[in-house]
Amino acid sequence: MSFQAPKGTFDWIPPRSERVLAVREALAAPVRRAGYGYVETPVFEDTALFVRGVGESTDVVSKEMYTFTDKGGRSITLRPEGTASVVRAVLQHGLHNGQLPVKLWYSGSQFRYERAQKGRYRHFWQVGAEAIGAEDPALDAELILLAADGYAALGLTGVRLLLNTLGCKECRPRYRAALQEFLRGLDLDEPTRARIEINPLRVLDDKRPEVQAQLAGAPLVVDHLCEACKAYHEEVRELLTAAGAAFTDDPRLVRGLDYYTRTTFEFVHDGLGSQSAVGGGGRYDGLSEMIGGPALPSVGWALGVDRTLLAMEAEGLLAEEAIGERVQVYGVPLGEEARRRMFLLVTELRRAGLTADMSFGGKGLKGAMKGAGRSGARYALVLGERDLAAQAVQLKDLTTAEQTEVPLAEVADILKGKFS
RNA sequence: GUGGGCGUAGCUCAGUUGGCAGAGCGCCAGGUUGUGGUCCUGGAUGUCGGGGGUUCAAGUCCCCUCGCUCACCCCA
Repeated sequence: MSFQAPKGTFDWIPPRSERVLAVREALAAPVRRAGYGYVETPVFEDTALFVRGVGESTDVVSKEMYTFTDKGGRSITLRPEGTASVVRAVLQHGLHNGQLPVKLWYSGSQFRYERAQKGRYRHFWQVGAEAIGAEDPALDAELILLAADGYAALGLTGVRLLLNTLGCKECRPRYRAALQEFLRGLDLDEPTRARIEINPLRVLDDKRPEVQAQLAGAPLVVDHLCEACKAYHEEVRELLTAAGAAFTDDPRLVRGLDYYTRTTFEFVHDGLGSQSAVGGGGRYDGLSEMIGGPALPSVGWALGVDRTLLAMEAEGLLAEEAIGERVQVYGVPLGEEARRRMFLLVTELRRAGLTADMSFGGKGLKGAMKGAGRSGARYALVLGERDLAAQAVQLKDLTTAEQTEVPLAEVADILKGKFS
């Protein structure tokens, strides 16, 4: 083979690819029911949008972006996440000038230049939802519940919800300073020491045991929250509890993107190898201003489509994917004349609303019948010279092997009757 | 960017102290010239990831290289 998919990317092929469609639909259904409108933005944007929106200090921006210069000399970046684009679209089209919040959802590809491993690829898919322009704990709770409903609809039972708050521009700086002071006293490697100065919160997220051991006594955000943030977070927690959503408070939960404030959450699953997050999000009250817009306190999430599929696989929810009905009816023509007639018949069936396929490539009867079996079709239509002469076709039930002759003119109606 | 593991048929993988390139599944054909799934018989398909070296002889040993994969890092 001379070509293969670029490093860190992969193809969805049947029958698994069908599950991808189903997962996207299931994850999007709850937000659609909640009145979120669909938005589609370009797969690439002005590089500066991500640098300013996502944050220069993040790994995503500093080393994981697919950036290139286009023929017009513009710096372009394949989107590493969806939120910045959606907020940009809202600002560009003035959607925030109407009633707030603006509720939008999206589904599409994201790109990050990372070293691939299980559950982490350079090209991946997310379904996302954003509620833009309102500061209301009920909105945070709504989104969290909608995501949880999506996972539940897929039959997932092992998804856990982790919840935290990062404070706001009032209380975060004080916490940040306290954390930095603590971290500077630890024995850490050079990249981590640098991170203390740039984005100290993310040091809490380090998974290395030797680092975690030293973090035992680290100051936590919850102990430094201002009154407003404390009340806000408490309200989110109460709403979730009232709605029956189970969650775990995780004071160490930190997001990798700079724009997060207050509520942050992550949906985690144990079946993804060393990755754990199947979805995550939070409040981003300052993002709009960072990219030149007015103050638009907002909240949103992104759920990983391929990671969700891995989680389903880990729970054995993909087991029965081997067998599947591709079509309902399969045509088996014998000879050139019958092939032409069958082509018309199959077309007629499809226009009548049935799903139908036929044998191509001039196979013999045996090969064509094999094709019928593999298609998962309930019925095979066998058409040969004798049938053409009689203006009839053999209708075979592939589950019982029963075969009856029916007039060509009536096949469509008869089959429609059988499937209604 | 840093480590570990693995590269042999479409897929999953055997391949002994270096000695003719293999199996199962799948695919194709026949058994059955108008009937699939089961069964029987037969068939096709390989730069043994690539390059170099050692050797009478390399899938096997040595060096280099590329790819995949898992993990660190980071994140959905």
